[in-house]
Amino acid sequence: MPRSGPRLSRIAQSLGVSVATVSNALSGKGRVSAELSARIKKTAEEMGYVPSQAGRALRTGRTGVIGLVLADIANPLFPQIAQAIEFAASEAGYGVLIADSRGASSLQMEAIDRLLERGVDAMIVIPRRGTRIGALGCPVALIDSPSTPGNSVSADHWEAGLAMGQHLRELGHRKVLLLGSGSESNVQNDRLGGIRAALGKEAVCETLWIAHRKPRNGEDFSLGLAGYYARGFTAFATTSDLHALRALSELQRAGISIPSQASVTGFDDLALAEVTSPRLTTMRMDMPRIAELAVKALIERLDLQDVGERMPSSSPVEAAQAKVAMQLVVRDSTAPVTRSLPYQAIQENPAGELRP
Amino acid sequence: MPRSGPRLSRIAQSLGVSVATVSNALSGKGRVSAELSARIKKTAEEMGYVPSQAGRALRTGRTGVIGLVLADIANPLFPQIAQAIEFAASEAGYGVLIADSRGASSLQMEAIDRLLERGVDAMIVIPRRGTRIGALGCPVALIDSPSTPGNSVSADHWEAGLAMGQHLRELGHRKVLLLGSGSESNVQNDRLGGIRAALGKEAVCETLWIAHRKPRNGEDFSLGLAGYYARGFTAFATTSDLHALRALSELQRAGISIPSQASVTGFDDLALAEVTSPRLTTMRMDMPRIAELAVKALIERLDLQDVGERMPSSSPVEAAQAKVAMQLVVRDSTAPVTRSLPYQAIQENPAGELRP
DNA sequence: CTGAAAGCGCTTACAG
DNA sequence: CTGAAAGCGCTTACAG
Repeated sequence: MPRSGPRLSRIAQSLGVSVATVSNALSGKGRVSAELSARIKKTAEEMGYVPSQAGRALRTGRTGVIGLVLADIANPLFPQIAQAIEFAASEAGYGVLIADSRGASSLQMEAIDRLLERGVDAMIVIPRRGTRIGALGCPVALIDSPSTPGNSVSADHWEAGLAMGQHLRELGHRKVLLLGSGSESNVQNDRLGGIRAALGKEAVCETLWIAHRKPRNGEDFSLGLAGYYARGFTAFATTSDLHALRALSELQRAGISIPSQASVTGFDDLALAEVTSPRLTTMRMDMPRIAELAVKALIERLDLQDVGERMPSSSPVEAAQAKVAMQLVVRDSTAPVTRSLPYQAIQENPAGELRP
Repeated sequence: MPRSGPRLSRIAQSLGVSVATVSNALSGKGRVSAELSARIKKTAEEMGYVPSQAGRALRTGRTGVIGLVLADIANPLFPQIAQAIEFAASEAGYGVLIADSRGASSLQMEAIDRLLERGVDAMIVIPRRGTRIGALGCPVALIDSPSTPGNSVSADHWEAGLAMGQHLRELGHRKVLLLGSGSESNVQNDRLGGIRAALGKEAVCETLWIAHRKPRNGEDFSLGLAGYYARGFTAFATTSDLHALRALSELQRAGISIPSQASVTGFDDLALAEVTSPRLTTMRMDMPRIAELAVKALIERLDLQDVGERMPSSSPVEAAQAKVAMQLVVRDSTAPVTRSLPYQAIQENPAGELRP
């Protein structure tokens, strides 16, 4: 038998009272005289009483655990997310069980099932791109882009893109290359769409999708950014600090000085953004706030279930939607445009990138 | 009442057998005729039966959950670790509950307690630097440096340092600057110690500890690496890819070409290592293997407890110790020394950096 | 091969 | 204000 401290019965016995009374005293729901209650609490404390979650769960039907499912834990943003959620959940008295769906959508469903089998009360899912999460039989909060149907909480990526675009615009950039890893991602589309919108019609934007495939050693993995620079692009705006690093590094190596000759921007404020020379101008999500909102929404839903009769269904769509602002972090990788460019009246109208 | 599928009793009832029989059939422990067993399994499947972990936990005293406590989830290596552990654990039928101790040692103990209260069967802790984990009342596997007392599983950081040092040595580097974030970390000391040992007596090594404090905007956060280069250092070996990035970036910006003029190496093979130009030569841990060993050790211990009488105590020290080799990933940031340096017979003997 | 019964630790009506 | 009792869903000896 593993470590199991004293149970309710032991402490009841040692005080000559009933377990019901001990339970009532400890849960502080009144019904027990102040004097006895104090005595019980003291003894429980002394005996190092720790309630059995199993017993409680069996009785109440609640495990006090929230599941966190991630499309891919290896996501560099994951630490921030997990930390924020773990914090918010434990503040609220909940534990966090993780499940990683390592890419594939089928695995995502498996991950969800695993969590469900463990009896999580609710879950937070950060879905794989383009995946749709239906009703799951427990409250679900989706953290994704506001453009994702069923999204519950998220940073406002479009708004953030707008701010980033405006920053670039104010610096005089009129020809910017947009870099992202794929157009299936709502998050990325929103970010880029916002940037493009803020830059306005007088600006020329091109989008370069960077494949995720890792190049072999020796193989050329250049993005040809120097060529874009030569064509007059003065800013390279990306959907992630990782891409920004790639751009920054490639440009620098090609002898283009950042930020005096070209500006580079990222997203997410990863640790690396503070460590490059120059440090990256980026956009930070308020993850703690997002996590707090997601957890709060879930718990409210749970409490509702307690009181009311059966909810019609716990599809994520019904969850309260909330958007959290992102914060522009201006560091050293952006600067005013120095070279004077001929104004190029190029009409650009990228397909399907309008805000939903 | 939240989502609760059919219980054992429902399926027993619908088949006109006892719950005991259903339980026996489903757990596959024999005792039930093949024919009935098959019928039961089929019905359970059809009815979408999912066993209640709470009931099982209450009865067996096991939750089937392993706790994962991290010194700081925001650690860039965390994704790899968490992913590997989640995978190993779920393969073994266990769930993973996370707890973050956000730095402070006191919070580390709190995080552990939180997990204990949730009734985890065992835990894996990646301790904060210089922290010591005592007996906890449940099996514990420590993942740290082998130099840490009580360590259970880890990469062999010294060995890895040796390999990295040898790589540099073979390239002709005899004057290398070592960069790490602090000497309290056994992991870092091991890595650097190994590098130094491989470089041997003829090499000159200096160590530069990089404070973790973040510089304000505008503030100079240069490490003065160009100065070291000027003094004849040809290689910059760091304890982490993040530091390597910082070195690479600073050197490049100072106009020093990598790898033709100086080599830079990292550790951990973070995502960023593949994205810089040149890409970083680094050292990869076999996290899946480490996770697998840690989980396996824990489960063996748990099974032992099942059979044998009370274990004397579950201090981590008793856990099987295992070292996992790291793998050198040679990419483009290292190259043979080109400038010819006068041989400098400088005696170096840094204090307290010997292998324990 | 199958089933009746006990019990894991808790909480919650319900009496007293 | 306090306690006896039921029951959450499971598994495991123990009978039959």
